[in-house]
Amino acid sequence: MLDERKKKILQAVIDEYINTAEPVSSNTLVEKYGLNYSSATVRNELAELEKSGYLDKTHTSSGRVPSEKGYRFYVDELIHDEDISLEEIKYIQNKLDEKVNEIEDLTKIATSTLSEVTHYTTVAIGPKTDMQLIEEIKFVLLGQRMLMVVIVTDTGLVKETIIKYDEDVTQNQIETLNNLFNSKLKGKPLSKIDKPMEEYILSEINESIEVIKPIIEQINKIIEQEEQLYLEGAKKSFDLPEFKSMEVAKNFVNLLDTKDLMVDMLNSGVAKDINVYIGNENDNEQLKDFSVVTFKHFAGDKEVGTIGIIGPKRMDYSKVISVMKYISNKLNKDKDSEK
Amino acid sequence: MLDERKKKILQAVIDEYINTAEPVSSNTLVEKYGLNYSSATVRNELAELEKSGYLDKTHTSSGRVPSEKGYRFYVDELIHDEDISLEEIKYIQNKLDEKVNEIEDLTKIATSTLSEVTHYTTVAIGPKTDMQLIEEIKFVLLGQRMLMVVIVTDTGLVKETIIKYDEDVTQNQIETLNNLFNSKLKGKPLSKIDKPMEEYILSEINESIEVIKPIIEQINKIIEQEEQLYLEGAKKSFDLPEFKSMEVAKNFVNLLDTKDLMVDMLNSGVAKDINVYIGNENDNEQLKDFSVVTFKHFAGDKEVGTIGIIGPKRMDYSKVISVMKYISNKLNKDKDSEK
DNA sequence: GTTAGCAATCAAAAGTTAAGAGTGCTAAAA
DNA sequence: TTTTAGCACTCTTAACTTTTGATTGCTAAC
Repeated sequence: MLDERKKKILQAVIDEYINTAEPVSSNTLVEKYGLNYSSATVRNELAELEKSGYLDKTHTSSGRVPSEKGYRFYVDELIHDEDISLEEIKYIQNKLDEKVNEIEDLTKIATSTLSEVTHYTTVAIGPKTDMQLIEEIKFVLLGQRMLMVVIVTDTGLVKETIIKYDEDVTQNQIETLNNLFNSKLKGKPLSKIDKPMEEYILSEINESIEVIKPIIEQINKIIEQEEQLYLEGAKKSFDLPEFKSMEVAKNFVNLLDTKDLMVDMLNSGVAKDINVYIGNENDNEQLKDFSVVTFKHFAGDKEVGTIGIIGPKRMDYSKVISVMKYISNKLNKDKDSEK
Repeated sequence: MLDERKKKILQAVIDEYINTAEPVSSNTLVEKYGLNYSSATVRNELAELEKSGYLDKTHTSSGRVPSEKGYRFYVDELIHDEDISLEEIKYIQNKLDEKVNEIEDLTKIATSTLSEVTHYTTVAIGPKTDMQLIEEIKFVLLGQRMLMVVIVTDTGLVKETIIKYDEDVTQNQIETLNNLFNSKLKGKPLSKIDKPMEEYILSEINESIEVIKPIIEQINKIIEQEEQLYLEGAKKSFDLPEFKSMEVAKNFVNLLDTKDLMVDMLNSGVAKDINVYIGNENDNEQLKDFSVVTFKHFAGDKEVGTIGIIGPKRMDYSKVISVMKYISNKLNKDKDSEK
């Protein structure tokens, strides 16, 4: 294990590198971080830290740069918790206390707040719809030929869609639909509206196929479309020094644009934790030059969203994790106390 | 005015520059564009075109580059219409023929199709809500404490929102709300739900303020939130040679992120036309290095959306305008025939 | 165990040169 | 009068060289 002095030096190197994005020299460490040793001594220590794999060099005579092992150690052992100011807390509180009628809006607000406070790019997805139970399906007639279907789930998620018909729809038909769908689907998971169920409903009912078919189609569309991705603060990343190469910038934009990748990334986290993936720790090859930090938020014991930060490996983990912890707690606590 | 030969040469220069993004030399013109003159003759013509302001040079001994005046002349006089292939037509038809229940989805589809076919970045906004007339307001009870408000306008726009209460809402109250809001607001423009109207409604009704207040708040939110901006194909622009400088790329990202600017840009167009703004022709200073092409689409005689392309001044105007014309016609025709 | 001192290394900036693409102009040809 | 060959001149770009300065690793002394 690393002795205290090595830890202190490692921490200083990483802190400095996170700040400046420049390789850190022994001199800088002595001057800026008040180490009571000469640069030569520090150099010896740096050489050993490099040998044990916590640091790297960009070339023989350059300063030191943290390795992924270094970042990992930093995140696990060295991080200064509670790196969040009073103003930031106030700001977050203010944002999250806004009256919100739909959970999805809460996820959205949390996502943008997180980006604003950390200055990194954030992504989020809503709850996985297929896990949720149908609490109510409601059919509403709008005008003569427009039907709105509203589905409410047990977590309070509300999804709606509209269907237009070429012929008038009667109030009677609406009643029939309400009864049929509710009696068959209430309490079932959203994913239940699958092929067998579809056929069953079609066989069960007297209404003409032309009325029912588009309804089931649209409902399926809602369920499939589940993975709505929220993205916030993408442009902030362009100001980071690692993005001065067009190469990296383009790569990043492509990443964000690859929905599947983002969704996988968000889904890979463990439920009750803040998950940190540094560079190659990410499942996906394409994320090897980035770090990702994610968490899931809950309503009671149901997941209602996953929010993540994607940024350079040289991320301000301390701030990111502190802010995330705070937001995470606040989201979960508020939800709990509402019950 | 320009004689035929000058026109031909100007067109060749611009075509070539649009293709290559490199200054065009007299030699290239002779070789690639089958002009029956020597490069020296062409050089003389180029010099005159430059003197009249249609062309520029990047330095004394460089090839020629179109000026904004050159592009303008090109767009007004030289463009080869119908620059759209059969496959593209098929592709567009296919996309636009998808069954769509909401106008906004149509705008979305048209926006992404436009971006796919032209390979430029497209932006769009939906209809201006305040112009639209309220056809119906419907209140729907979801569960015991959740109220959904649905507003349908004369153009078929459907907006809905959800309000949660701390106490149960009765079916009776729903009826009252339905009656009140419909009798007061049906046929009125959406923007009518303003302060005086709000007070009037509050005074008119026996229901407690706690029930009505949030409803009006939410409805106002819907109306204000009107300007939902759709953005498609932003990353495509990053492959253009003019974006190899991080400077320009960052600038572009910032532009796209400035919603007001985008909205103004889209709104500035003339209703029934395809509008082309080249560089400094744009109202906004920040767009001076870009060209913008927009059009509005209609349902009957009501605007239901504005779609625009934003790209380099060296834009393939010919293709862009052809594709836009096609999509525009198709959107408007389809809507008309539906009636 | 610590540190001063110094050669060695290497990136980045500045400077130099050479190559080549393109123009404008002149004078001859059509 | 119009067109064109020819050529000097201009200026960018790429390649190569030099200089500068930051930083290290190592040695020997403290």
